Amino acid sequence: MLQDRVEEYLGAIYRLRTGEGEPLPLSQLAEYFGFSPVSIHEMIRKLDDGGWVDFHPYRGVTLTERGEASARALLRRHRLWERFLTDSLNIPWDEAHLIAGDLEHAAPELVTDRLAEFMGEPDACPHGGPIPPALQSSEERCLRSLGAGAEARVTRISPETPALLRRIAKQDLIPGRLLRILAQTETETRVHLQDMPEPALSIPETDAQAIWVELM
Amino acid sequence: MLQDRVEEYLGAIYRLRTGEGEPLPLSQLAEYFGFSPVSIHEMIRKLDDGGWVDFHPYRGVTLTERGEASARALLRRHRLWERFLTDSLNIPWDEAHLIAGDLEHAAPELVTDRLAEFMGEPDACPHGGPIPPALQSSEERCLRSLGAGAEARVTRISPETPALLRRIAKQDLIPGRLLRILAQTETETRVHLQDMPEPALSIPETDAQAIWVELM
DNA sequence: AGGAAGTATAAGGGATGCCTTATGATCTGC
DNA sequence: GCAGATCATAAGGCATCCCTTATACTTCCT
Ligand SMILES: [Mn+2]
Ligand SMILES: [Mn+2]
Ligand SMILES: [Mn+2]
Ligand SMILES: [Mn+2]
Repeated sequence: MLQDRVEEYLGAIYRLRTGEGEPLPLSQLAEYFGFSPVSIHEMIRKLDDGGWVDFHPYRGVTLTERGEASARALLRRHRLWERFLTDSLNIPWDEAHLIAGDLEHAAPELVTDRLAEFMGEPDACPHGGPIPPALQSSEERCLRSLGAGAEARVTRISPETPALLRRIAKQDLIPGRLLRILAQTETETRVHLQDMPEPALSIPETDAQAIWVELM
Repeated sequence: MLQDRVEEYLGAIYRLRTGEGEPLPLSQLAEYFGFSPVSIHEMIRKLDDGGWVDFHPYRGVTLTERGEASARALLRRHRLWERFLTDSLNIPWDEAHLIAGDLEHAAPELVTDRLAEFMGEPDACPHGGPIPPALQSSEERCLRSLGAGAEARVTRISPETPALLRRIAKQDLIPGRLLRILAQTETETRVHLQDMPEPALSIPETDAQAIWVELM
């Protein structure tokens, strides 16, 4: 879920659109990517099905709230990489833009957030584009704090203790996973992973304390 | 050419093999990746066709010189990223390993070489693995220095002047491109790009001076 | 030497993301 | 209001890289 190509399309829509929530004509995307209109259309339909965009026939696409958030996060990663490449590694800014276009997909938020910290929280890319703020964790809730029935998506694991990370990876509770809370007991949280055959997963209380999610 | 998956396989062969040029049994790769033996076999056949490995039926695979060089370069990028992630960004080493496993494919040699410089040319990754040296440019030749008929692959553009980079990108003379020298005149180098319909490309002498290649 | 285990290979399938060609639907300008 | 341009959509293809099933071949051990 949320492959590179999906991100790339969301990012392109974000950059190419004009103000005012006006739908972006697919022809613009075709020109930007150099793909055939049919391919663009096909992909946009997938994005619509996935809830990333709204497709308005004969008018264009708009980003949903979810798509908008992804695009903004992508742009943040892109611009932070650009800053780092130009400032710390002395890479020319046009090349930095191209390289950042790949790095933005390769590393998780954690890396670019640390990069931002490392560089003193810059607020613009080398080309002057503003760097969107890190996703405010106001909407982030601890897995442990949710009641039975709640549906949420894992956003991050914190603190990042290696042993904990390994335990969590083993249960495949990686960021992005959709889950539903089955029950909270004194010692554990029982969870169901979406699209998984297993009926439930038991997470010890101390681990659940370190899993952060976003309500759906 | 040289997609992520190809690199990943070459890297795995490099790491998993024991000493002495002993072929690595495909079963080891199947276990490492968790893929079916048939899938591994199919991929290995492609790598063999591409000249990256030699496949010895019922014995295993060995890396060709070309495959070995790619794997070594990949490992260098991997370990430099690991160093950077752990040392500069304080990311736990097990997570750094995973992230480096993606970053190693996303950024060109240029970035990791600069990273190495930035970190004072470390000689081991956080886990103690030695960092292979940068590809010695002894085999690198300037495009301008080649005679007509020579076949070569673009390795890098240096110096990295933005305007030059843009001009070169426009002619698609990016690193990795295979070309054949048609002629060298006082003012330009005429070149044919492999798999390109156009009969020839003319590169001004000053630009050709900045294009570095590896003879085929 | 024979048989079990391991390995190779053929055949067909699925997802993704690109392509072209072809047919309708809608919009827009005159 | 109609025509030509633009856009939507269906259908079929291709490359990549993964899958399973099934058959054939080799190796190795008893
Ligand atoms: Mn990108
Ligand atoms: Mn920028
Ligand atoms: Mn990798
Ligand atoms: Mn390491």
